[in-house]
Amino acid sequence: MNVTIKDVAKATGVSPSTVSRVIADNPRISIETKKRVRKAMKSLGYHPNVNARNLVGKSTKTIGVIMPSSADKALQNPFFPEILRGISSYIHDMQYSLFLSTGETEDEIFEEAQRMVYGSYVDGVILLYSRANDRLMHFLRDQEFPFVIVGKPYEYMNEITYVDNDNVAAGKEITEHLIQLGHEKIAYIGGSKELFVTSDRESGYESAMLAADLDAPANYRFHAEFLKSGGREAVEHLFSLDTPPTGLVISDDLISFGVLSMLEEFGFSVPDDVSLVSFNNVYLSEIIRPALTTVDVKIHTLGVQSAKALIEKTINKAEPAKRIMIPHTIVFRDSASERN
Amino acid sequence: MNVTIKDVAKATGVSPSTVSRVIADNPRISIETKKRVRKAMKSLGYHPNVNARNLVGKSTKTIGVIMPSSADKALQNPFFPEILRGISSYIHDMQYSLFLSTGETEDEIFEEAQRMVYGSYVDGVILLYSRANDRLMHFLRDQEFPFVIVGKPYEYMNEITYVDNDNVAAGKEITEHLIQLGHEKIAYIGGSKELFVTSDRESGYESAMLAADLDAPANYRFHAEFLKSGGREAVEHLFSLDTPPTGLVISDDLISFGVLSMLEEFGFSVPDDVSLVSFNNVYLSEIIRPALTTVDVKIHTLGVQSAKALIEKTINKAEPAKRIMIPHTIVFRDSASERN
DNA sequence: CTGTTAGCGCGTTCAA
DNA sequence: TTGAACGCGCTAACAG
Repeated sequence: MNVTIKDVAKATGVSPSTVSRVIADNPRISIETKKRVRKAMKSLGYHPNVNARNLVGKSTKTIGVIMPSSADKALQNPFFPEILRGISSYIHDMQYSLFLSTGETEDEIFEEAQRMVYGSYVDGVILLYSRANDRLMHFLRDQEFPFVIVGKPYEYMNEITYVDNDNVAAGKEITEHLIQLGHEKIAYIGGSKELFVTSDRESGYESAMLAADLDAPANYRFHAEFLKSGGREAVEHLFSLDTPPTGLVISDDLISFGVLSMLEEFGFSVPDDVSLVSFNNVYLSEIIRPALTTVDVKIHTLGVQSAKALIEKTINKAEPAKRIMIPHTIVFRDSASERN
Repeated sequence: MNVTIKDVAKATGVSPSTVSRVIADNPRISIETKKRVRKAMKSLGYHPNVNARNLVGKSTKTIGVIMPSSADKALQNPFFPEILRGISSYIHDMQYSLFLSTGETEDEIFEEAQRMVYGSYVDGVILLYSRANDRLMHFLRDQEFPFVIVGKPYEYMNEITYVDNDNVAAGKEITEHLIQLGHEKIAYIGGSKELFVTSDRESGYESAMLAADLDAPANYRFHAEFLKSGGREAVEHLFSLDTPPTGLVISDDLISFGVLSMLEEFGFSVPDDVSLVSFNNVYLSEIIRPALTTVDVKIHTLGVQSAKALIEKTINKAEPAKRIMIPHTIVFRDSASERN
């Protein structure tokens, strides 16, 4: 019922293999026949069957994207749609396709990834997270299956290709900004401690504080597990301290939204009473009031580069592991100002 | 290099076809051999090859999801990640996989969808948009390829399965809420006029106004093409009118964010000076201040149901076209209050 | 430059 | 209850 190379062959009076060669644009086929075959393909409405092609070939020309296990929570962070966009755009340019994980629990995702690998669904995989001691990562590594991590791997840093920002530097710079603005009491609010981003950014904060001879005590560090409630808890904790902070370094714009809203509820005004800076430069961070001063980690670029690195790797298995650092910038808006 | 049924067959001393039958759990295979085969599969680490399977069988057990053409813009709306989540969750339960469109322009997407269909990448397709006179929709229909639309189709309503809310009713109810609060000057801000959602919700607004004997003049209707700038323009327009509105019905939470931020810039306080209600109940709408009074369209359910309807259709091509309406609710928060 | 043959891994007859 | 043989649509030798 579907048009196959055989049909095209018959219609053109050539053999199927010739048609196949035309598809591959094999230089050893005369321009003449190429034209004829192509015409027939068009008029018959021929389209290659991927499954047949994948079966014989070694490439599926599709890559799998694995979302973090708490997909429900994660997808709510504009970071993911945005990085997906970046991946998509590169992948599309390269004529590749995109296979998305659908599982929610770690187990589900692991099984899915296994299928992707063993079932030859995809040529390679992008991990949109980096967890300590990740089963999936080990599996991929054991199988020597091409993969790329967005973020910093916990192990085997030298043999895994990953795409990341210099989060320590970024954390330092953004904290320094607050310091330059005259703030001395600066607290850090991070997401899950399990994540490298969180701790890297915190390290940056720490070293900036240290360098400026400022205190960064333990009760000035708060880790919010959940974006929404995290904002409330952080504010409750920090602003019931004897000396509450006047500046806040927050590891994720989304958490900032929560904090902002709590701050307002508590009657604090941003940036007049407290200044706030964060990370990611998500779409909404310029819409919200006050617009966020935040480090732009170039999410889209992160996506493009991870896709690029992965595809290179699937094409050339010998491609060495690389660490790809995406330079960040700071975008100054209205959430941070001179200390009063 | 990969374990195939042949290997399993050899290891068990049966024929490949027997192994195949075991995989399909064919009842005509003795429990004995089933056990043996399964054991061998496990110990050898057998995993079926999808491509081979798809090639022979008629089902790929994967469904394609087509994002709107302005994917860049669209993905920014939390609506999409959220509906993807819904689709994923159902699809995963059914052991299906998810193929995502990567194109950005209409042409790119059309070609991609064509490949999906002709190349037998997927069993069916979910369209995450509904545009008038959509080429892709016509194509799918001509090919009699299973597809489902999220939203209301412009044509062939009776032969296309779609999943939607009763947006007219929702628009009416939410407008009535504002009216009950004492508002009489109520404006409508919608997204692209091309979209049915926009006009349906506007119709609802209109009929509520009419029923209450209130005016809904043309200059009280504003259509914002782009989420961000749209907010600014809408506010500029509406609040430079001789009699500016005190109530706003906005067709999308994301637009509301923009409007909110402009309103603040203009010195209007919400809900004291102007009340605002909108649609979707996106994650952030309860985080932002003021928290939005908005109609919850059950995005996740929209996703689940569209996946469900599609899979049913791919399994049974004779499945009749259905219109699946997802009931909405209104969640009352802080963006609307009694008129002062 | 092109045709023939074989085989990718699997499901499905048809026999036994 | 099981095996043998065929074919899905395509690519990749090997001939010529």
